[in-house]
Amino acid sequence: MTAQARGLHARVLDSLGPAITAGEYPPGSVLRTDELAQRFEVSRSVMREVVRVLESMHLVASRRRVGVTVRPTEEWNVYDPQVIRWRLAGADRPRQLRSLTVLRSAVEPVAAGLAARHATAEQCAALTECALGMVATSRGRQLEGYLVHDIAFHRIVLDASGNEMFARLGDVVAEVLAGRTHHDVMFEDPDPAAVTLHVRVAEAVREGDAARAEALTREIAEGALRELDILAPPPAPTT
Amino acid sequence: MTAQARGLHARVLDSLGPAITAGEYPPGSVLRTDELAQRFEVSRSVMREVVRVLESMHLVASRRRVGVTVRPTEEWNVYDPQVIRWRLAGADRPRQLRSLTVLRSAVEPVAAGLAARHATAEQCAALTECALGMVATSRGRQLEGYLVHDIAFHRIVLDASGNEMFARLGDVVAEVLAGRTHHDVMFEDPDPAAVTLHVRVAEAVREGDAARAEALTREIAEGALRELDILAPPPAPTT
DNA sequence: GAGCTCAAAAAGTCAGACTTTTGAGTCACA
DNA sequence: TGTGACTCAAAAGTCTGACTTTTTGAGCTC
Repeated sequence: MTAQARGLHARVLDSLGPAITAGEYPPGSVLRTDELAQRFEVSRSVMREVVRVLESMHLVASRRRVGVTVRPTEEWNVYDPQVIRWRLAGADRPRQLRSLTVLRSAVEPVAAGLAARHATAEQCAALTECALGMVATSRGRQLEGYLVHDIAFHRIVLDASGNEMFARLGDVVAEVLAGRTHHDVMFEDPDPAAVTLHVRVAEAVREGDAARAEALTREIAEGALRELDILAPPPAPTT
Repeated sequence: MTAQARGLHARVLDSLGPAITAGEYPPGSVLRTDELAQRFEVSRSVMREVVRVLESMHLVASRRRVGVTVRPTEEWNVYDPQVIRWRLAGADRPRQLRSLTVLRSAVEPVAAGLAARHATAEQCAALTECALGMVATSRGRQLEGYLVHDIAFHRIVLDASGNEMFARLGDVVAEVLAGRTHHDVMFEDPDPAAVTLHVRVAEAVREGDAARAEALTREIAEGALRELDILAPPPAPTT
């Protein structure tokens, strides 16, 4: 489904990027532009542009006489949507999902609180509609329909918060939710408690009750974390 | 101070990037690669690489026969450290600082809670040291020294949380804190209450008291937001 | 063994030719 | 008058080859 003929640049990038984030070229590895150009059968111009983009993502560093070095993971621009997608498609997907879910658990409650203060009438209406849509699709294995409403719901909350940084996390949340539905265990209908919580968040936002919207969203987030703990156990305790 | 001779690519990027984020070329504007190459007196190869990087930041979109179009603000990769820096250097710096501070207020408390659970002995020690450093420099106009410890403190908390996404916000927090000290009103010594809170957070983390670490950090964040409300009033209320 | 020189390696830059896509104008036909 | 097909040119995309610059490491001297 991912477009096949978007130009050489994009194709090479979509091949090399995931390879790097997947650890196929571990940090410290040295690549050479010319060699890569040969391997991918493109001209040096194209390969140079690819390397420049990877460099801007802090995945690699390019130095004269040395080559293109893969940077340590801690330096990657892990907020780059492209990097997020590459990593979610790769092997350490579970760890990635956990990081992102924890991030959600921090951000979304605060965003919901702000949304309660700032949401427009249209946003409140859309939110309620999403919540109802979730209720309607919460039984009978209508997972795809549920997912659509779930994503829309969280996106609206983030948008309505009025904070640009929150709003831009909409795509990330969408990826996480979609990932949960599609890849991880999801043979049963969504947790009824979660559905109810969404309805109540929509209510709280509509009524402008920031504290309640925040608290309820925190419950949703905690539920998501618990769910994750069951599916993919957290990293081994240090003790 | 920002390196002067890093190659043409970086120089052009650092000239064109800020121009775009500053709104000098408003969204919808159309640029042409060749024209830009002429204007900046570089070859098309260099300009193409620059455009590719801007494209990867979602600042522009490049289409055949049309040219390079500046994208609407909502689509920019506002988490890209480079974009953050460009915008903080520009005119809408105040709005930017507010967005980032709100983000901090959501993320840091949760990070502190996790840090209380996961911090190593070394991290606890370093945290305490930073807190003491803050106390020591909190009086007598030692703003620069205070800033160093403040940045280090928050960075350690984010790192110690064990969450990669949180850890990568260290640079953002550093920018925000530095910005506050350097550009905004800061003729007086730091708020003693804030200093005390930092010391207590270090304590809570050391003792593994997640709830307290989170609550105290929330107080710090609220203080920062209040401070911002005084310096730069929030956007006009919709009512 | 410390310091110096130098050559090679790899990225960086440039210039020019060619290809591909696509928006817009044009013209014939209904 | 409107509509559809056709043409053309503009701009990005791609390739190639030559040249420049920086950097490192090997070899040499003292």
